[in-house]
Amino acid sequence: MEKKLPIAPSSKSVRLTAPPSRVKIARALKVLLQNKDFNSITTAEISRVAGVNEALIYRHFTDKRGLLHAVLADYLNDFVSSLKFDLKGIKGAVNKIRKFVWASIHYYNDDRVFSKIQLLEVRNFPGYFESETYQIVRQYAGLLLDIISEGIEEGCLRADIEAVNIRQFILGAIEHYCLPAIIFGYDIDNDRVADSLCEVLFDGIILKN
Amino acid sequence: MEKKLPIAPSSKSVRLTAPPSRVKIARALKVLLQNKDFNSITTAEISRVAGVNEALIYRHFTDKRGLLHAVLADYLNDFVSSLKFDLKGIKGAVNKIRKFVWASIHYYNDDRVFSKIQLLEVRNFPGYFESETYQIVRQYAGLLLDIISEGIEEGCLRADIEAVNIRQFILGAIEHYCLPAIIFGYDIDNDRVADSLCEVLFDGIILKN
Amino acid sequence: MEKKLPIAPSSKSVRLTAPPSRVKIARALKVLLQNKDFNSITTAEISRVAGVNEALIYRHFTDKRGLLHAVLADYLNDFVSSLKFDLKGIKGAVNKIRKFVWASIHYYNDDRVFSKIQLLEVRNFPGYFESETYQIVRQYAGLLLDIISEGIEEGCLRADIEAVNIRQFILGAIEHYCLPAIIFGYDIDNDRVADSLCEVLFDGIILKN
Amino acid sequence: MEKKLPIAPSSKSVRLTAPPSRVKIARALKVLLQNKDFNSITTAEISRVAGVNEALIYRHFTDKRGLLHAVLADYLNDFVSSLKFDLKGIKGAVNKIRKFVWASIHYYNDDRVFSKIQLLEVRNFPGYFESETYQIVRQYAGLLLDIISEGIEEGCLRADIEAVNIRQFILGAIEHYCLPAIIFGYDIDNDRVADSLCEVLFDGIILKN
DNA sequence: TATGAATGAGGTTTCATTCAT
DNA sequence: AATGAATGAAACCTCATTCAT
Repeated sequence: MEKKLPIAPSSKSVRLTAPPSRVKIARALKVLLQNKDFNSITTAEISRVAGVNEALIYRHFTDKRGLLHAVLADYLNDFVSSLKFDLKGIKGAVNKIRKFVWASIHYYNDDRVFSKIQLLEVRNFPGYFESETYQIVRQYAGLLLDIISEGIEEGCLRADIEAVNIRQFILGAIEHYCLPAIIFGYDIDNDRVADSLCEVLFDGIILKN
Repeated sequence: MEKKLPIAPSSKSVRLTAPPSRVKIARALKVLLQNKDFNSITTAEISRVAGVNEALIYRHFTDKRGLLHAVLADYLNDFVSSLKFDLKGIKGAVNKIRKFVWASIHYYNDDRVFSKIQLLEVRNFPGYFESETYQIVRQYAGLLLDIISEGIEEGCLRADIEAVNIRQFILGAIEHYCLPAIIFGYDIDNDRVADSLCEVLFDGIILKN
Repeated sequence: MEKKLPIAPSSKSVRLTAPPSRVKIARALKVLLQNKDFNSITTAEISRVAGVNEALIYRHFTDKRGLLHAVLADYLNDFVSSLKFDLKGIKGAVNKIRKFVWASIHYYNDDRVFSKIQLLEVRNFPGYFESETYQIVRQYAGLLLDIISEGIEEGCLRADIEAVNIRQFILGAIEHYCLPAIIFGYDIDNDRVADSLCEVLFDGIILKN
Repeated sequence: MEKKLPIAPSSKSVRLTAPPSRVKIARALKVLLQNKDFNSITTAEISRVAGVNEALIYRHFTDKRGLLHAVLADYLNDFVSSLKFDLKGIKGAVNKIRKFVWASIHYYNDDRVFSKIQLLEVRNFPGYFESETYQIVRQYAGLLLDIISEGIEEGCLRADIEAVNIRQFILGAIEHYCLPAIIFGYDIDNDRVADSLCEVLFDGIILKN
C-alpha cells in the first residue's frame, strides 16, 4: 500500500507540476505536528490543510497511523542516507562515532517534527517494532554497530563490552541529551552537546595505551 | 465540587470498608496511566477498572480532566508536604538546595505516573496555569525561592543573578535530568544524578571566597 | 403517592417550624419555572434550590412530572376555591360570567408560573387528560358550565347553542387573550381586557328582547 | 458550513432521485416539530425519521441547533422573498401595510412548524440575535420599516411617532394575533383577523385630514 | 487518481431515578 | 422523613474509515 516516493521528480518538469497529493498529505501532517500531538490531529484536519479529499488519505496510506509511519520513514530515509554520505571519507572508528553523534544531534535539533515523532509518538504504537519503519531505524542503528565492530577490530575500542551494548549506550545518550530540548522547546548547542557527550562516552570505551 | 476525603475511616472498621468510590476512580486512573497516555484513556475504561458506574466519575470530579488534576493535586500535596518535612532541621541554603534537588529527583524517580502527568500531560492543557493544581506547583517553586533568597541574604549565593532566575535554572535542570528516565523508562541513580546536578549548579551560583 | 397537603398547619406552632420538605420542593420548582421551562430544569437543580436531598423528591412525588402536576394542582385548587368564593352572592348568569372572566384573567395575570404551566407545559404531557390534575380543571370548567346552564334556564342566554360550546368559546377566549401576555411577558390590563372580552362575548350569546 | 442546495435537480431525472440527505434531515425535523418541541427531539430520532445516519446531521449542519436555524432560515427566505414579490405593484403605504399584515398572518397560519420555531423555540436560544437567521428576520422587519418611512414621507402616516416604534407595534400585533392559534392549534380566519388588526392599527397611525 | 456522501463505533457528559441506610 | 452514593439509559457529538462513482 505504501508506495515509495520517487527519489527524483520526473526529469521533464523540474518544478512546474503541483506536488502530487501524497506529498501534500504528508506535508500537511508535518505542519500540523508542529503544534499538536498526533492523536489530537484528525484526518479531516489533515485533508483540509493538504487541500485534498479526506478519502484520498486512504488511497495513499493504509491508515492514519500508516501515514505517520510513512512520514517518519521519509525522514528516516533522508537521515540515514545523509548520514551514510557524511561518514564517507572519515578515518578511524572514533572519528566516525564523533561524526555519528554530531550528525544525529544535528538532525534531532534541526527538525522538531521528526524528533517528536521518533522520540515521543511512535513508541506508544502497538506493532511499531514489527513495522517497516522500524527497519529503517535498524539500518541507522546498524551503521553505528558496524563502526563499533570496526573499532574493536582495529583495537581502538574496548573489546570486553559487547558491541551491541556500546551501541545502545550511545544511542541512549543521544536521545537522552536531545529529549529535554524537544519537550521544553529550546535549542541545542550542537557542538557543545556533541563534545560533552563524546567526552563522557570515550572516557568509558576508548582504549588508552 | 471536589469533596474532601474523610481523613480517617470510621472508627469501627479500620481498613475493612471498601475504598470509597472517589478513591477507586483516582486509583483506576493511576493504574491506567502506567501504560497509556491520558487522552487515550476513556472514561468507560476508568469506570471499568474502578469497578464503578461511569457517571460516578462526574459526581466526584467536574471532568475527565478534573479527575486528572485531582490525581495530580493529591500527588503534589503529598510531595510538597513531605518536602517541607524533609527540609526541616537542615542548616544553610546550600544544604537545603541539595536536599531539595535530591528529594525532587527522588519523587520523580519513585512514582512514574506522577512524573508523567507533571512533566508530560498537564502542560498541554489549556487553562492549566489558571488551575488550582498549578497553585500547588507554585507552592513547591515557592519553597525553593525562599531558600535561594535566604542564601543570598546569608551571603553564600550570588546576589547578581535574580533569585527567580536561579530557581528556574534549578527546576529546569531537575526536569531535564529526570525526563529521559521517565520517557525511556529506566531508573535514575538518585545520588549520582543529584550530585552531578548540584556540582554543575553550585559551580555557577555558590560564592567562593 | 401524592400526599395531600394539610390544609392548616399544626395548631401548636403557627409559623415557627421550617416548611416541610414537600413545600420546599414545590416552592423550588415554582422559583425555577420563573426563568426556565420545565424540561430544562433538572431534579438536581430543584433539590439544590429547595435545600433538600434530591432523592426526597421521589419520597413526596412519583416523578419529576408528578411534581409539576402537584404544583399545578395546588394552584388550581387555590384558583377554583377562590373562584367559588368570588362567585357567591352574585346574581344573574351574565354577572357571574363577567366575574368568572375577570377572575380567570386576574389569576392568569397574577401568577405567571401558574399560567405557563397551565397554558404551555402541561398540554404536551402524554397522559395529562387522564391525570388527577385534569380533574380539577374539569371542576373549573364545570363551574362555568353550571352558570351557563343556569343562564339558559333563566332565559337570558341563547338556548340554541349547546352550553358546552358556549363554555368552550369562553374558555378559549380567555386563554387567547392571556397567552400573548404570558409569552411576551407583558402585563394585562385586567379590567380593559375583561370588558372587551365580555363585550364581544355577550354580543353573541346574550338574548336581547 | 451550510452547503447550498442545488436549485434544480439533475436534468435527466426530474423527480426520480431520492432527496439528498440534507433535505431528508431538514424534513425529518419539520415532521417531528409538528408534535414535539425542539428540546425533546433527539438527534437519534431525527436521523431515524430521516432514514440516515446520525452523524450525517453533523456533516450538513454545525449543530442540532444549527439544523433548527437552517430549517428556520429556509422558511424565512421563502417568506421574505414571496413577501417582496407580493408587495410589488401595490400603491401607497397604507395598502402595502395591509398587504404586509395579511401576508404575514397568512404565512404564520399556513405553516405551523414555521410559526412554532419562529415564535416559540428560537427566542430562547442564546446567541440567536447574533445568528445569521436573525439577519433574515431583520430583512423582514426592514421591509416594513421602509414602507412606514415611505408613508411618513408621503404624508399619510403620522410623523410624530418614530417609524421604528410603529413597526414594533405592527409586528407585535401580528404575533399577538397569531400566537394563540398556534398554541391552541386552531385555524386563523386570515381576512377577518387582518382586517380587524388593520382597523385598530390604522385608527392610531393614519393621518386623517 | 480523486471525491462527496455516508457510516459504525465510540467519546464525554447529563439526568432522572433507585438503593441502602 | 431524610440522605449520600450509585446507576442505566440516553443525550449530543466526533472521528477514522468505507462506498459508489
